[in-house]
Amino acid sequence: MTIARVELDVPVVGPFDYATGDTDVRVGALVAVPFGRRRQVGVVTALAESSPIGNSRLRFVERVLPVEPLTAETLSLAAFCADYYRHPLGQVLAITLPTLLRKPDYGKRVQAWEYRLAAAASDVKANIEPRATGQLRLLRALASGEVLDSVRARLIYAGAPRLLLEWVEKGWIEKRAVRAKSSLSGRLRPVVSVAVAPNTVPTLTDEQRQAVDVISETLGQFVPWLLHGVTGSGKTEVYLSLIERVAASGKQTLLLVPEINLTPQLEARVQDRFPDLEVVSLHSGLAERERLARWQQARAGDAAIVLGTRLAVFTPMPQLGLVIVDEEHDSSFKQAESLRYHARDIAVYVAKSANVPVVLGSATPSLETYANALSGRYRSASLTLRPVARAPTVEFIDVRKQHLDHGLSADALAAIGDCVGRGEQCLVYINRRGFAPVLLCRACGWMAQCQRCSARLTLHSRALKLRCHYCGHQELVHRACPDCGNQDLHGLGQGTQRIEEALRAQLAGARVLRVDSDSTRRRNAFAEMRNQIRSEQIDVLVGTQMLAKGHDFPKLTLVVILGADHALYSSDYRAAERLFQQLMQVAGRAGRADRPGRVLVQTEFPSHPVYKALARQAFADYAADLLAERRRSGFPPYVYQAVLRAEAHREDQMWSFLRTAAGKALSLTDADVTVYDCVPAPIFRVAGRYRGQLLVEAPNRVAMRYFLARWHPTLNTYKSSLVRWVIDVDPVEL
DNA sequence: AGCACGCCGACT
DNA sequence: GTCGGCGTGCTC
Repeated sequence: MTIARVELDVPVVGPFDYATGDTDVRVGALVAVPFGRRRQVGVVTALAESSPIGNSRLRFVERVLPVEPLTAETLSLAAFCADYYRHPLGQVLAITLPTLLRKPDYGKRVQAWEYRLAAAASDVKANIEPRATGQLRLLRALASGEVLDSVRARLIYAGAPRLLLEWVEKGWIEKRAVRAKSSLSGRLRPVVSVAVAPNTVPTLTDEQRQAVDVISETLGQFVPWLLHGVTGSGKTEVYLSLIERVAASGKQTLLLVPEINLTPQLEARVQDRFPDLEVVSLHSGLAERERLARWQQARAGDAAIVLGTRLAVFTPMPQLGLVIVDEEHDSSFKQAESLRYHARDIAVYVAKSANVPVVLGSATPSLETYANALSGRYRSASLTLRPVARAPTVEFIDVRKQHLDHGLSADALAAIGDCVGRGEQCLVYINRRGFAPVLLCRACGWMAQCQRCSARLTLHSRALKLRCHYCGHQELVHRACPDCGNQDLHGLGQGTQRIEEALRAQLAGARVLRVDSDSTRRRNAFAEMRNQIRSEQIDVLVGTQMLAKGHDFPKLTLVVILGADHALYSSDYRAAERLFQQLMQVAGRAGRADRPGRVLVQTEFPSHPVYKALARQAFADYAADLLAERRRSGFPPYVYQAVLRAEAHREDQMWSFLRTAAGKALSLTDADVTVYDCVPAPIFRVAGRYRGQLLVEAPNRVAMRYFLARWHPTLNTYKSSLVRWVIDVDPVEL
């Protein structure tokens, strides 16, 4: 008898064995199987003749899903991720697959029904609660003579499926079977089009041409490239030219971008440049049907270009010819939960497996990538010239010597005023942390604190609420201090809203726009704001992170940076690196057109190395300094790290778990790793749980994998549901 | 992860 | 006397 070994989406280590019966099961096939009292889709990873469980105890594969089996390449990529990131293989596969393919009934034909009114509308209406507006809406549609299918009915009223059955029973409406259709039919919505410049092929600069040429020479073999190009130097043009060459030979390109609002623009630009090529864009806004269709295009080899955020790195591409990771330093390539993969690292792995080049592009490469380029493990190509703008001048405002009004110095305000006066645009960039306003008692020093987290509550003065950024808890602003009864409570610190208001007050007539996660929550809000800015309906932009990346606003000549110092207080050794990258990105927003840009940084430490380097726009020097420092103190990229993170309602249980784990790690004596002390997490308590972590380091990836492969299973044996824990390999934040 | 089983507290 | 809390254990 043939047995299928199946990986399922469960947090326990598989595989699970099933009898195949009369189903035609192959390795890589997606199968629907009974599991406990549920049904699940699993992936067949092997076939066998007998099971360790005993063949007679096996349940049967219910059906094979009507899709091509996954290829050996796809399976081995998943297996690598499962092993490297210590995540159950079945769950890795589940994350990798479009969700429609995880439904056991995928592709089954479903019976469709039509509904029409059978009684007098007035009789029905008499029996409906006047307040049930959804039901009335549905009735009105039917009364107008419309014949409703279930999809349409549900659009009119969400409760329609249940209600229609009820009405059929009461004889108010009749239902008629219509031709069965596949559960996956339905048209794809057309891709939203974004206006772009007319279809022109710009001529490359010498530098760009050179980069394209050297990288092209390596097509057909695995070569990792760092494309180091300053902001505005036209990396995208290099990508496009490379894609063109790859496509000309009938191969596919995988283009990964960070999680930003820019994806649609880039997609439009790519599609516009290659109107005849199939460009597949995979991003979070995609409906599941579309995602599946795009995925199938990619794995059929029909899509010439697959463009997407980190998840797209798992798209099967049989004709892969090139992998590009844009803004490779961006931390959104690292997934922060479940499978904690780093899409840039996976991209390198994918390129290696497919034996094709991978291009890592950035103005401020990660130190990992930069070190590889310096050591010669990666080759590098540079773009040093800005075709459209000069590098901005960077100046510092020493806030130790100036009075701040709502967080703004007089110098900054004056510069903003001048800029607006000249009819140019200005960006006030705020490092959100450090600008979160808190509620303070002037009498005793009490500050509003979250009851369940070791964090202060953030004051949202408009809503008169206090909110915890870690657990989401909300409460009304206190009338009086709970400690001393004083009624004189004050908001301390400047929120983005306060800055926005202060600017409005100080700059009469200036049109101020705040762009942050609050103001862009609405769908399309971001695109609308972008248009407003580009059409010069805005003078001053106040914004956070969101505005730092990749937007091209030609009229923007001044960037004012507030609260940058906050990163320097962090205990994470990577904070300075991130700050530098962020500042370089924001600074790159200034003066892209014919006008020179100016950057003003408000700081207490104008002579800090990070600011000195920023002023000289000297990435290479600063990176070299940081790398030397990392090497001296034994930090990545000179060592490889993994963190065991644990949390529990009871502090002692959390510590005892971590200590036992540390003991186990130390007892694996032949392992080439350093085990550090168990320490509290930076935010010690979140949502009532105490959190701690344990860092381990190994000299290289191989040693780390070997160690984790032996350590991880020993942790599984402490079956304590009271402690939640997870291993984070190559953590980006400690 | 789900989901059931099981063993102790506050309610009709 | 039950409803229901979530600790424990299992899923081929």
